[in-house]
Amino acid sequence: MRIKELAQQVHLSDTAVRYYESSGILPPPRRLPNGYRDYDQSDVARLKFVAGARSLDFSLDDIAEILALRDRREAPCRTVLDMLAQKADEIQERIIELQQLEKQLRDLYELGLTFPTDDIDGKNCVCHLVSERAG
Amino acid sequence: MRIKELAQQVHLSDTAVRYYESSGILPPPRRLPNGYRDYDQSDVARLKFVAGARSLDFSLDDIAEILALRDRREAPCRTVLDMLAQKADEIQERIIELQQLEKQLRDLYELGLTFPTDDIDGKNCVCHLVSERAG
DNA sequence: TTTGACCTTGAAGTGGCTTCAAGGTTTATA
DNA sequence: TATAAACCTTGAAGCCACTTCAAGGTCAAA
Repeated sequence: MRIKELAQQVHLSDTAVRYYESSGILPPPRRLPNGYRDYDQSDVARLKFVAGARSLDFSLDDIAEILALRDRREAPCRTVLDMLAQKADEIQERIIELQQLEKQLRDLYELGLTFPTDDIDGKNCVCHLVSERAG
Repeated sequence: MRIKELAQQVHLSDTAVRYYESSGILPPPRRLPNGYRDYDQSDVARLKFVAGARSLDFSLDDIAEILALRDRREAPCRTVLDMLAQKADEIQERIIELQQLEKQLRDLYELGLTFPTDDIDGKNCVCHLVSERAG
């Protein structure tokens, strides 16, 4: 199959597939006589793993590491399992950060509501509250 | 004052300050006879606002828009207030996305624990679960 | 005098792509 | 048969907010 059909099977763009090839995640495929890329089912399987891992927010470096294990005929399952747990922890921390940020924004908004809105950077302007955050 | 002192007052790197100048957020400052940048209190105030807004996750484009209002002697307070609310909403949505992602990762981890870890990409490997996400 | 801390500029790197430019190929339609 | 539409190719540049690197110049203290 050609690149667009491959890409559609995993809901990616064809440019993304070419990008994965250029960055070494996918091996260079066979070519048709006219020079077009020609993929088979093993390419679909590999790309499905890449797409699944990307949708779980794994970096291409992480994914390359896992695929390298597989290419060396070593089972990457334990590694993948560990990465899932670690990524979940990272995301949990990120959520906490964002929750704090959201609260700061809402608090600032509430406080800003009590201030005039026609003050060009006086002490009673929400802009001043923003500036104050920088110490 | 020179660039490092300015940067330290708002807890930024001096390279970030130069970057803000090159991207038009900060005006080119006076220079000392030796060519070093020379800043004053109005530069501190402007950069404090930039740093405060960045710490609230506003883009440099957003900040440039606000500063442009101020430079035209229009009060940006109402605009800033609206942006605070909109940014809080965006972050709220992002939190929800990340919470869903974290749950998917934890669920996948739990399911993967019940599978063997020495299977090179068979149907009972956590890698296969990852692949399946891509349809 | 030499070390070290500071300053300058321009270019390249980061991640994961997308978009653009400038073509070549194939298929469907008029 | 002409031509348009849909596909394919490559390489380079753009996105964001910086950081890092390279290759220097300046200045104060020891």
